[in-house]
Amino acid sequence: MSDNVYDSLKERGFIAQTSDEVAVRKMLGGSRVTFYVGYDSTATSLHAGSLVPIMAMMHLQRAGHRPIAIVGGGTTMVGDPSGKSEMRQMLDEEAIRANGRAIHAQLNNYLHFDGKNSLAVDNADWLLPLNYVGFLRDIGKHFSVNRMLAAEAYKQRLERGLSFIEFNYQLLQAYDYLTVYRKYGCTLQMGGDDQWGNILAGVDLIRRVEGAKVEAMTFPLLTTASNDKMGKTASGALWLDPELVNPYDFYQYWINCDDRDVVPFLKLFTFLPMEEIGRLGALKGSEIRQAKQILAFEATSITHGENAAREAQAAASAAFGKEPGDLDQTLSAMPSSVISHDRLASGISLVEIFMEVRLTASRGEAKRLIKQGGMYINNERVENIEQVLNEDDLTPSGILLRAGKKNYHRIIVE
RNA sequence: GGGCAGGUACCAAAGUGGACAAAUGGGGCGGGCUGUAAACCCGUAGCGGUAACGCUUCGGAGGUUCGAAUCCUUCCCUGCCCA
Repeated sequence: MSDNVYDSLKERGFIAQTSDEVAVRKMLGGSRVTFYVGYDSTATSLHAGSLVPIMAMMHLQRAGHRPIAIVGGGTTMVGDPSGKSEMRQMLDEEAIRANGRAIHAQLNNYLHFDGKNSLAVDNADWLLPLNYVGFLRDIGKHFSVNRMLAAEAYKQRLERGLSFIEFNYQLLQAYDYLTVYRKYGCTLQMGGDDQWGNILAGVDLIRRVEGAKVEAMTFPLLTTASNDKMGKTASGALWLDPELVNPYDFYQYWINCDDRDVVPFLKLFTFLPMEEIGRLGALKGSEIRQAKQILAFEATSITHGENAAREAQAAASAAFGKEPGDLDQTLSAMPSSVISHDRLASGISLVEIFMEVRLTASRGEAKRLIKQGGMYINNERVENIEQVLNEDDLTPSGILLRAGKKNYHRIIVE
């Protein structure tokens, strides 16, 4: 067993491509390396897709290297066409800035920026003030359009259309690398594999401008065993912000993963030692559920903290386990709504309440749910479309609504 | 700027005056089987209504017509070819 983080990252499946494997490995096995990963400010929260780079940064940080997270306040103004089928909607500057702040705060939970051993910077600081003609002369001249057009990342876009603004994205990202190289001595950029071209552009730029050799590393773009993009939930992306995806649902995402994804996920999204992962990976049949529970607990714990993870686990086992324990205690993590006692006493139509708590999107959907036998109150199937929720349904732990096999919502009556 | 082809529901893609709330596939959702898995089977499909039925959809705005996703005008957007 080697104690080089590079080996560990490789073993865990973090590495798709490197600019120079021998050099990168040597570098990471030596003294402190300053490295960076860029994050787009396209939304108010990061999602599961960003978890791979975050975990990789944490591994490197634990190994004594210095992370820089670049929040893309500048690059997001332009929009990266790499691997995308069409141009993303342009965001205004204010939204980008707000997103950047939110993402910065979120990353801080994992990386604990102190401005010294762990840095967060916004590329708006150096990108927005750029002078167009000066930039073209100093930086633009180093880029070959012929080469850019040949790049895999643009292939799809050359068929479907690529605007000039997006075509510039690569130059900006390359310039980011140059900037953090100059300012902080950053010598390694990492990112998703779709970033390979952009990252290499930076490596080249630094070589041409500074005559220095810096490195690049990419992470595989994850798809699940069933070939979906990783991190998709019923209601959209698996956001890391607990306001957007509460810890219970976050936990459920991991529990519900495909059997075949358990080991890769354990390697990428937990810090469990490889021996432990090997043991969990050897489980068969229904025992795999244990591995999923551990995966879900560990992953939830890293993002939302151990307490939230424990609560989510308790709520899940109360809802799905054989012997429900003290419901009141264990259900506390489950998504819930409060209604008044008076309102309950006068009766609430099921269609209405299911819609209200967003277990269904419309009244029609709620009716269909009943007709198809997918609506449950306190785990009893609803048979009659006219059934009404009233005091008879109230249990000591409230009222448990359920849509389909596993979408729960708890009503608390006050 | 010129020529051509297009813009249909979550996505892809039919439809080109009434039978269109709109085929088909994927995805979604529900049920069954199971292990809160996969695969498979069955069902479902805008919104409101138990239903009959009503209301709002086919890039935007106008118009023709008893009647338009389908025809006309205009605007916006995209691709290809030419400049």
